[in-house]
Amino acid sequence: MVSDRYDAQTIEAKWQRYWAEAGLDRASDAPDDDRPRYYCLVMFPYPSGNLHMGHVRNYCLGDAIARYKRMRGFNVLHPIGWDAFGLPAENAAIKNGQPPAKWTYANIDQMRRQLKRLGLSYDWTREIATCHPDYYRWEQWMFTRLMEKGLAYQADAEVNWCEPCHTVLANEQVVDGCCWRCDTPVVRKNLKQWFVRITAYAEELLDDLGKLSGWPSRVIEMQRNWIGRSVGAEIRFGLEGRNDDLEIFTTRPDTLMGVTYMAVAAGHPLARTMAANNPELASFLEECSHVPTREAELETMEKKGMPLGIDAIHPVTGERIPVWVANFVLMGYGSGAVMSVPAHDERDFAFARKYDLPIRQVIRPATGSWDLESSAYTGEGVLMDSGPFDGLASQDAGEKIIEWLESRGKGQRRVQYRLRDWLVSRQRYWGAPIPVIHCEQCGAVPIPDEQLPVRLPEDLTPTGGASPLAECEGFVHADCPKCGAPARRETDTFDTFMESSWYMNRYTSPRCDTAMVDREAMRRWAPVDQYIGGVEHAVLHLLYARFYHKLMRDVGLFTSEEGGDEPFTNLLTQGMVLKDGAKMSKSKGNTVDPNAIIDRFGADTARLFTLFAAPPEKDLEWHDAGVEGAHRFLHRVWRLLDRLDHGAEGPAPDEDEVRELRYAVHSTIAKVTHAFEHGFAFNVAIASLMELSNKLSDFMPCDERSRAAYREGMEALVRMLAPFVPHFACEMGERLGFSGPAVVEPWPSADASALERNEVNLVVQVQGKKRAEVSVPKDCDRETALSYALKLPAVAKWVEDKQIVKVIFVPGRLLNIVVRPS
RNA sequence: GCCGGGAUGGUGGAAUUGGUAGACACACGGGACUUAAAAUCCCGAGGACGGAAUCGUCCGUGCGGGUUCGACUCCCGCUCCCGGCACCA
Repeated sequence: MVSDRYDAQTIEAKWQRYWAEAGLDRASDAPDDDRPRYYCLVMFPYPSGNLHMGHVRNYCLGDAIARYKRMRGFNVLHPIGWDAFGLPAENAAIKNGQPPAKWTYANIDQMRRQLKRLGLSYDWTREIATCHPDYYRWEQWMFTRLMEKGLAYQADAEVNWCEPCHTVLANEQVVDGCCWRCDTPVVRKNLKQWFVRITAYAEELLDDLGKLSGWPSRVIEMQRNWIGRSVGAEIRFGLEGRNDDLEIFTTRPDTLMGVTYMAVAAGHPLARTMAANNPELASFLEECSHVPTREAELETMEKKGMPLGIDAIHPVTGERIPVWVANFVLMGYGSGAVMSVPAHDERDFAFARKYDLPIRQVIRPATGSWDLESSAYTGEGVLMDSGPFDGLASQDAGEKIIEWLESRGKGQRRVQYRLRDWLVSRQRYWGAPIPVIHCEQCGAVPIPDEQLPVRLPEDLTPTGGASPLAECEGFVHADCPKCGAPARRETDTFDTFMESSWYMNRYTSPRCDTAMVDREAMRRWAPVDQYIGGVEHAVLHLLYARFYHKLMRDVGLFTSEEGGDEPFTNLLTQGMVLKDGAKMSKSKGNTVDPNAIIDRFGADTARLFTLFAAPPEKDLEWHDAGVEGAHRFLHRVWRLLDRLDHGAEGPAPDEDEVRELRYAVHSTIAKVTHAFEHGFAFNVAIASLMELSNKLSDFMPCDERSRAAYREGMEALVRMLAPFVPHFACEMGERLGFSGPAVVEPWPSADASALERNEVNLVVQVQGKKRAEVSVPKDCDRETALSYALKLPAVAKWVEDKQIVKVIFVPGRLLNIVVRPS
C-alpha cells in the first residue's frame, strides 16, 4: 500500500459524512439493547453565534469520554442543544432591529455547523433549543405545579436590580456586588417578584452533597458555603409597652445572659414603626438604605447605630434592654434582628465601645482568665454571672437555656441557612413567559395545563425601553382561567437558569409531548454519569439543577430509584483557555478562532492540542507552536504506515527487541485505559501514545515476527487514538485493513503475558543515593540481588571498607544498602 | 478573617501515591538532506565543579525544620499565588 500525505481536510469531510450516514452516534432506546448504558453530558452552549476555544475544550473532553465508552461496548447518550433564551439576543435585536428569535435561530445554524466540523459524536436527533415552545411548555407546566405546592410564590422583597440589564437578579447572580453578566454594581429595589422556594430544600441540598463522591471537593465546598447552615436558637424578647415580640436568631444561646442591647436592621418593621414620629431616626434609616454594594466598601464601612427609643425585655431576667438600629444588621438574614453580647462577640464589642454600651462577661475560659479590656472572648467556656446557668459548660448551657425558653414559649432550637429563595422573574422579553394571569378577583392564577404553552410572541423587536411584552396588547389581554373575567397576563419571563436546570433530563426523551420527561427514559438514562463544564457554574447552574432535579422527582415525574436524587453522578470542571496568560476576550484582542485553526490544521489537530496541552481541570495556555507540534505528531504517526509493508532494511530485531516492543504496546494500553477510568488525565494518556509512536518509529520490522509485533502496535495505537482524533484514526484504520471504522473497534486490552519480563532493572542505592542500575532476573531474591549489586564497581566503591548494617529490597524495583564506617 | 487548591528546567507539564525527579511536548542549540530555504530526519540539553573524553562528584521539586534506609510525595512552622465565602448574628 502506498501512503500519500496526511490531508486533514479531505479525511475529516469523508469520515464525518460516513458517521452521519451510518448513525453511529445515536443513543439506542431499543428495549432489547442490553449493552450497559452511559450518559455523557457537556454543558450546552448559549448560541452567541461563535464557537470559542472554551467550548472546543469542553466538547473535546466530552467527546473523548463518549467515544471511549462506545469502544468499551456502552450504549452512550451524548446529546447537545442550545441554551437559547437570554439577554444577548435582545441586545443584538436592539442594535440590529431584528427579532431575537431570528437572530437566535441563525446563530444556532451557524454554531451547529461549527460543532459538526469538529467531528463531535453527538446524537443530533436529540438536539433541543430551550426557546422552542415544546421545551419551555414543560417548564411552565412545572411552575404551575410548584404554585399548587406552595413552592412558587410572589412576594414583595428587596431585590437586586441591574440597570444596564434592566432586570432583577437572583442572589447567586450577584458577584462581588455586581451583575454576573455585565459587571456593573447592582442596586437594591423593592419589587413584587416570583420566587421558587429553594430554601425548603436547603437541608437536602446540603445533605446530598455527601452523595457526590464523583464531584471535585472544591465545588462541594463552594455549595456548602453558599447554603451556609448554622445551628442555634430563635429567641423572642418582649417589647416594653407593646404586645408583639422581637425575634432574633443566635448561634450562641449560651451567651444569653450577657445581652446588653439589641440591634435591628434598618429595614426591620420595628425600626420603621419607631421612625414614624422620630425624624432623626427616619433620616438615619434613609442613610442606611444606601448601603454600598462593593465588598471593599463594606469592609471599611463604619459601624453606625442609633437607639430606637424602645426597650426589649430579657426573657430570663425581665431586665430592660435598649433596642438599637444598626447598619451592619442584615434584613435578609434570620429575622433582621440580633441580640448583642459585647463581651463575647467582636462586632458587638466594637459597637458597644463606640456607643458606650455596657459589656457584661458571662463566659470564662475553662482554664485561665480573659481580659475584656482590648477584645471580646469569643471562645466557648464556663458560664458565670448567669444565674441558674452558672458553672455549666457552653455546649451544655446552650441546651439548657433553649430548654428553659422552650418550656416558657420564648424560643426554640433553629437551623438557619444563608441560602435565599430563588428569584426567577426577569423583566425581559427573550425568555419563557411566566404562566400566570393576574385577575382582580382571583389574584395570580396559574394557566391550566390545556392552555400551555404560553407562547412568547416571536416577531417582536425590542427597542430598549420597558418590557416589550407589557406593550404587546395581544399578549397581555387574557381572560381569567378561573372566573372568565378580563385579566392581565404576567409579562415577566423566567430567569434563563430555569431552562438549564432540567435540560439534562429532557435529553432522555427530547420529543416527549405527553410529559416533561418520559419516566421510562429517565429510568433508562438518568442520572448523568459524567458531566463536564466550567467551574464558574459551581453555585449557579449546578445548584439550581440539583434543586430542580429534586423538584421533578417530588412532583412525581420519576422516583429516586428511576431518576436518582442527584442529576450528575460525576463532575469534571475544566479550566479556562488562556492566551498570553489572560482569558480570551474580544476587548483584549487575544482570541483564537477555532474555525481558523480547523482550516489550517484540521479538527483532529485542534482536538489533540486542547487535550494534550494541560490536565483537564487546569487552565490551558493557547500556544500556536504547540498546535503545530500536535500536527507534526499526526504526520509522524501517518508515516509509520510506510514501514508496515515495505518493511525496513537491515538486521531483523532479535527476540528481546520484539519482546520490548510488545511490552511498550501493552503497558501503553494499560496506562491509557487507566487515564480514561480514573481522572481523565488525557495529557498524560496522549504523552504515552507519543512515547509508543516513538518506539514504533525506532523499530525496524523486517521479518515475519517483527512485522507482526509492529502491526499489533500500530493497530493498538490507532484504536487508542480514536477517542482523541477520530477522523485520523478512522483513516489510519482503513489503511491498516480494519473491517469497520476505528471508532467502533473494540478498545484494546493489555495482554498480561506481554507485561511480564524476565529481566527487571533494579535501582541500586547506597545510603538512599542512587549509585547504579542492574538488570536482574524477575524473581530474584534479596541475597541474589545484593550479590549482583556488589559486583558493580559503582556500588562496590561506596561499600568497601564499610560494614553493611541493613539492606532494603523492593522486589523488581530497588535495592538500598545501608552502611556504617567500620 | 474563614474554607479550599497550588508552587517542579527557558515554557506547558510527568512521576504507578514513600522507591531512578524532569516522561511527553514546545522553545532553543548543533548536524544531515538542499544551490538555498521550507518541510523532514538525527544528536544535545536541570545547575555547578573536575576531565581531552567515555565519565565522575556535589547541589537541585517556593523557604526553614522534622520523620525515614530513602521525601516532589508524610508531619510541624513560614512565604507567595489562584479560587470561594464573609458585618451571616
